[in-house]
Amino acid sequence: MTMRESDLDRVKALPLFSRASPEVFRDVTGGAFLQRFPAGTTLLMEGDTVDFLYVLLDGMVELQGSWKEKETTLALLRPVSTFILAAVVLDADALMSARTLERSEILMLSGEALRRVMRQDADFSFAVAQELSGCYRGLVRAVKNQKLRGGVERLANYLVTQRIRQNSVETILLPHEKRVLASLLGMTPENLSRAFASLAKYGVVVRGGEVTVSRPEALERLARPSPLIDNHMPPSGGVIGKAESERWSSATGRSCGYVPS
Amino acid sequence: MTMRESDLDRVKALPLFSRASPEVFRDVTGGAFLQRFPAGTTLLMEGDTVDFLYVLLDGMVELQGSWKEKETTLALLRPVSTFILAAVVLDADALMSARTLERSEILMLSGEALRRVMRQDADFSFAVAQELSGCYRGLVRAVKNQKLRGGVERLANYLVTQRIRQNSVETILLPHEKRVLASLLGMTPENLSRAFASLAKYGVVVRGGEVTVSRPEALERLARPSPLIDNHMPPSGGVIGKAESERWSSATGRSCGYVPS
DNA sequence: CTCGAAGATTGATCCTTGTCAATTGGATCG
DNA sequence: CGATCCAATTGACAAGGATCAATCTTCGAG
Repeated sequence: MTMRESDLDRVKALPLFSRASPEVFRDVTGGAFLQRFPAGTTLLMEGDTVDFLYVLLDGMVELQGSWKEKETTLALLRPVSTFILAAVVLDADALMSARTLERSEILMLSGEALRRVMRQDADFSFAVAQELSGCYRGLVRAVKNQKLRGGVERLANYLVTQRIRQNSVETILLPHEKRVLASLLGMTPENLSRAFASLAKYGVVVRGGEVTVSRPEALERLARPSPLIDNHMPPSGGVIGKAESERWSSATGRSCGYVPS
Repeated sequence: MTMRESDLDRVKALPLFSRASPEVFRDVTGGAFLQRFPAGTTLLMEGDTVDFLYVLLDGMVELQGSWKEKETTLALLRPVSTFILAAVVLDADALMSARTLERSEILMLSGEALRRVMRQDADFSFAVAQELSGCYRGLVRAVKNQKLRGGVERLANYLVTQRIRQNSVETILLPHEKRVLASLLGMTPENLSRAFASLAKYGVVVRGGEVTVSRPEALERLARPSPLIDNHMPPSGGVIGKAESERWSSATGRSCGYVPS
């Protein structure tokens, strides 16, 4: 319930707030809750009215949609990320459910306060518009990924992206259960297994959550990644300054929307 | 090149501008082009830098994405709609191509001017954020539609939506070529034909661009439409006031994003 | 009016993906 | 240590969707 200083700093570092004035930041975060949830908690159901903007500070959250007993994963979020911003801006019902995949720490900001500040502060409103633009573009990528590529190609591109984000190490770690990954990639767990098996001839070896990519060039030749679909975010600890890296991330849909992480 | 008064009025009626002050409207539309394009003109290619916010005043525009010689339709726009707003806000490259399907009249607003006004006017910035939120939600619906439903179900839901938008008449008119519809629904033209054929037993009869739905209940029982996926926009000439109808449309992703129309 | 081009449909076939069932593997807990 | 639970894998089969080729329809140009 009480918030650490370091938590506030991390929130302030979000693209959404990094350029906000102290007053704006105070007005938006005033009266916020910090809450801890165990793994598997449903934070929000599809169709619920949304009163808060959520900020994931620690843990992991899955956004999912459902229809006729079927479910699909729309995004996997890790800290620090905001979610359901669009519903908050419109004061509308949620189109996705949100549930924790691990024990998570989540900050909840009043949606009403956020909208009030937006109407008063053009810079903040602009930052929100930028964030939403990034989310929108993330989803455009997702639709293209889903409609233009087959299952194996989606997996191959996921691995290529993941490898770059993990500093191009030879053995990457899958950040989530394979069943969740399958749902994110739009396939069944059974087909994900088979897709992994079919990547063996491109130098991909799986053991548990560890995936070794022995011939990255071969994998990339199959994956054919495109900057117009795949968002190859650079490793965060690079040469690039914090401010620019944030601008970049805000400009490419990080921290919300559909970004397989 | 010169703009009619009626055109400006129609632009002003957009959710984006309907609450803007006269000064804001003047600043954003000052130095705008009105241009006419023949059918089949490519306005913008994926990856191009975007200098203008486009406003479709007459005709029809297709937004598409491509990968490895394959193309897919992401949205079909009819007047009055804006497009590529997100890229303009971020001053980023386009993620989709845009081409005219019919002879079209298009207004081009300076992206630089738009961003400048956004930073000065909180209300306008807020309106942009609302528009973007609507677009974002339209895409969330699109991803759910694509990942959770099969081809026949997507077609059935398209027909249900279309019937409502055309005032629930018995015989609806397809607003575009079937090949384009197939691409929008994420299938091949051949499979669209077969999908239509398989809807015969639910009272769907196709002749050319006319589709007769003789048993809407049967079709809906198959389609199982959901407000969390399908945006059943009410017919525009209804009892609802213009202002509210615009608020509604802005709140649901009309006029940009992925909205099969 | 006829011809020709392009879209639409149909059939045959192949490839991809989903489903069901059974088994393996790994982790936790008593 | 073994029992158990659940994720992951594997195989067999069915369903869905893509592709190729042939035919039919429509519509506009000459």
